[in-house]
Amino acid sequence: MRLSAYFLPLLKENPAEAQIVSHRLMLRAGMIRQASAGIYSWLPLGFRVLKKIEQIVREEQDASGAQEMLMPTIQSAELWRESGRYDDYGKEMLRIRDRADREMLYGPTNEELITDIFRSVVKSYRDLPKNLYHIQWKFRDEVRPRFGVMRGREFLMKDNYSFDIDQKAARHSYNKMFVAYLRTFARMGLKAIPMRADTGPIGGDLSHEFIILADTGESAVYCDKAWLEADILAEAANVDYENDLQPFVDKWTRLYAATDEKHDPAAIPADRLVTARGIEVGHIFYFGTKYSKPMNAVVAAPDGQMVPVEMGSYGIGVSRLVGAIIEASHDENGIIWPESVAPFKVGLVNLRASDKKCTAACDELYAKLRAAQLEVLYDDRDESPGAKFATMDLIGLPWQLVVGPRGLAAGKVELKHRKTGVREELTPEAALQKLAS
RNA sequence: CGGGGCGUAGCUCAGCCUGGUAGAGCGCCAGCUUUGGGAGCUGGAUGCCGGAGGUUCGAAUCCUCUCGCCCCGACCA
Repeated sequence: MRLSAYFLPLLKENPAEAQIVSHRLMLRAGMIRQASAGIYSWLPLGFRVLKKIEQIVREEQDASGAQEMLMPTIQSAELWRESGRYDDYGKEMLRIRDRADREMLYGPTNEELITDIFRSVVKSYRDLPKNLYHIQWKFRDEVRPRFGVMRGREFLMKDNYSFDIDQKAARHSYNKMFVAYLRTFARMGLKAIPMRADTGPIGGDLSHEFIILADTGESAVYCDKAWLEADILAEAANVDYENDLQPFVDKWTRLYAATDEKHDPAAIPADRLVTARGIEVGHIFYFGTKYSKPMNAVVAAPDGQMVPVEMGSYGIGVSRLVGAIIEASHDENGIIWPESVAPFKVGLVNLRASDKKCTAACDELYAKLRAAQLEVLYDDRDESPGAKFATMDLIGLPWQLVVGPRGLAAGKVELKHRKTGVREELTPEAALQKLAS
């Protein structure tokens, strides 16, 4: 993509309404635009990142055996009356009436709808287990939206729902998601620490929040310092979902980690304790028959008895992750995208667009990068070098390929790594090879 | 939902107290000069001063109402 043609409204100054760094950077980098409080349009650059994150989530869900579907954003109030949540949800639920004066709502989550679909189709334990997910926009009419996409009213969420015949099987479904979540976040360059969460009236130990550490996180968290060195991805990547996952889950829940509400100073020696701030990016939850009972989602067990299915639900805040990743990865000059979610892999910088030789060299590199299937944003604008460097640092592409008359005279281009700041003088061919590897 | 604050050019903001008919910097457009970390000069365009009502000869400025947005708290993927 040529930057001269790209819709990328950059801001040099910080918009007054943005308080935290991810919000400021997303606005300045032209990723989003606020439509109203807590509701955002995603501009091309931001949308690319959103899609990258969504795709990683999708791949890991699929790998775990979950199946993707899509449920509507608008739901009927009827189902919510059945579960009893229509009144419980209160003003956070956006309620709408259609032309026939039917009560509708913009879904804040989908337990009722998925349970309705499930119960109307699945009648036997032979059809279990099932795990269904979708990635869909949700709406929760927060009293106080803030922090940009981190705490919006409209947000994109992956949510899935597992159905099992008994608690043992449900625990296996839960464990699968536990593993899938570790893998998902690790692939985004994040260290998401599973922290035991409130399970509500059901009790037990089957609820975890996945928290990433970031200085600007909204809540205080406490964990064993061993978490900081733990290489989760290396271990999670090799997990076979068909095996018993309990030993793996036990291992990654043994190390101390707790949110503010759950923190017990007596549970961990002071010299092992790390105090930090965290952002919740995922939540997994086993809730048994909370919905299947009132909504009569029952299946025939092997003994012929009709039993309510055991359910769990699992959420990942996809749009929130865009902000969360920036919170965890930025510097004073801008965003530093992990390669897996970067909107483009490389920014090609033409330092002097008015120079024919320089532009010819850039055009050639651009063609070769594209031929190599590398995602490239080509800054072909007639701007000063300083402005171009500042733009590249702001939007945070992992690699900057800088081409100027001075270097070209020596047959060299410069390859800068955004994260480390390391710059290398290379021949154009060597730079291409390095980027392609 | 309680408490506080802010709405003036695309962005950041001054002007409001003390009423006299709209400003700066950045950005944008044109031209010239520049060019390895947000370049310089010259010229130019841009505003229902959030909206409605009121006071006044006259309102961005004073009063009332209203809408929107932000912050703190309680609540949350």
